[in-house]
Amino acid sequence: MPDAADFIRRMPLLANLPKDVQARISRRMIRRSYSAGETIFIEGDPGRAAYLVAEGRVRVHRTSRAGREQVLARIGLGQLFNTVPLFRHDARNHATAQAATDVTVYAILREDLLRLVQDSPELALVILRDFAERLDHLTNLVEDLSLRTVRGRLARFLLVHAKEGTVRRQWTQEEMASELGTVRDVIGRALRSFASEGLIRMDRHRIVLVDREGLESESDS
Amino acid sequence: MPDAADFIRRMPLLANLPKDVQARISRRMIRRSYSAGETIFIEGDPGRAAYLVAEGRVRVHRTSRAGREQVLARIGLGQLFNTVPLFRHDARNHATAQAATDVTVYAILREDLLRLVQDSPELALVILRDFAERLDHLTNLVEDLSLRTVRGRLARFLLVHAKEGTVRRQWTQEEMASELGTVRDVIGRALRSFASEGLIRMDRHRIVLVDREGLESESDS
DNA sequence: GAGACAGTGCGACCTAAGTCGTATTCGTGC
DNA sequence: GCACGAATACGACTTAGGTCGCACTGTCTC
Repeated sequence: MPDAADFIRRMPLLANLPKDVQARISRRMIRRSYSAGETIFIEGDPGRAAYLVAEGRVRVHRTSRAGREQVLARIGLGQLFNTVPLFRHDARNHATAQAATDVTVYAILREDLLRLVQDSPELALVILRDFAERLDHLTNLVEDLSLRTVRGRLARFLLVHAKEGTVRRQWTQEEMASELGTVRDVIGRALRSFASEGLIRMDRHRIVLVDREGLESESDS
Repeated sequence: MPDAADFIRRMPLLANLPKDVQARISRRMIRRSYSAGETIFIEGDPGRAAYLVAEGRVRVHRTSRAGREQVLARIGLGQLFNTVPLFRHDARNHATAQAATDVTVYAILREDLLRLVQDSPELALVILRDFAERLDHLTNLVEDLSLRTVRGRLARFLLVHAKEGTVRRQWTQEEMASELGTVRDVIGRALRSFASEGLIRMDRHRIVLVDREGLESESDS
């Protein structure tokens, strides 16, 4: 079993913290594992802890009464999540977290982390930077949902997630839909129409960007 | 002309900071005024400063190419804005700020505020709390835009902004629309249909909530 | 009281996007 | 190879909501 202190030292986010802060954090961390699909916590429950991902990936999302999901964040190795409720009076989880793959996390209790933040401006700064990134991401998402069509959002999504002309990871249409605030069918239609217009090419479930410029002009609505 | 140090002492957000931090902040603040409608900064410009509102209100928004606006935050007395770019590598304003009324703000330069945050965990905590609130608001907005109809959003909006059965401030339909991610016409239609269904009543441009329960059940989609 | 202007009301129309049903393809395990 | 489930394709249909045109109303100014 890997050592918590050792883990912290290898995480870019926390590696630069003073040694004593690292030590205090690692003494407080509680290791937990979840298998793919399992729910880690539910929106509305008391927010007792924040988490640090040691292995695997986590999806943070909200669900409508009709069962439709909107993904708010995907959390990967070395990243924090559920830090928001720590700093609010109403300390409830404001979304649901689910293991996207088999996952190992370190939990840190609210009080412990708050005390650490008060004592360590360096740690505060780490969380501030994390919050700033998250705010940026959510702001972009709001702009997408409010001011862009599904075609526009999808075009942007493809451009952002493409590396060397192909979309890196294999996203299912369902996953893209829950990311972009729509449903599977609509994503499918849009992809097919992009393909028929020569903007992209399907290469056995990989998406190849053919006409980057076309996609860019498509991406504003 | 009111004194900056005196102003800080009266702001709930900053009143509890240690005296020396307050003094250092007030020494760094630059007072500026804008008249209603004026633009304070534009999305994409270098984010050189954060602001504290001393008087009036500010709208932070994004605009689509077609000219449609989505409001991200309304900032009032004693609140901070444009703090996000301070903590990002790409230090650009990630939205546009506009004076909603005649406004007086105190600007604090990026470097100054960053230095202060490093030295004062109390100030860091103030900003962390502010970020947490903002994240919560944006998360709710995303849920609204992605998972609720305009009727649902409007019902929720009315419930949230109602005090003693009437909506406090007089919002124009245009303002509500830019808040809820739609256009004036649609808000008008929805309000009229709420009224004809007996959920609300129009009392010369004030909105009176007649059937709270009805609105609540309307508010999930 | 005449304009002028901002805020609304309201009908006609159009389109993006959500819904449904069913067929097809793909990948994995046996 | 076959079977099975997951992921997709695709046509038919419905609807929320965005667009346009224009009329009405209240308020403020000169």
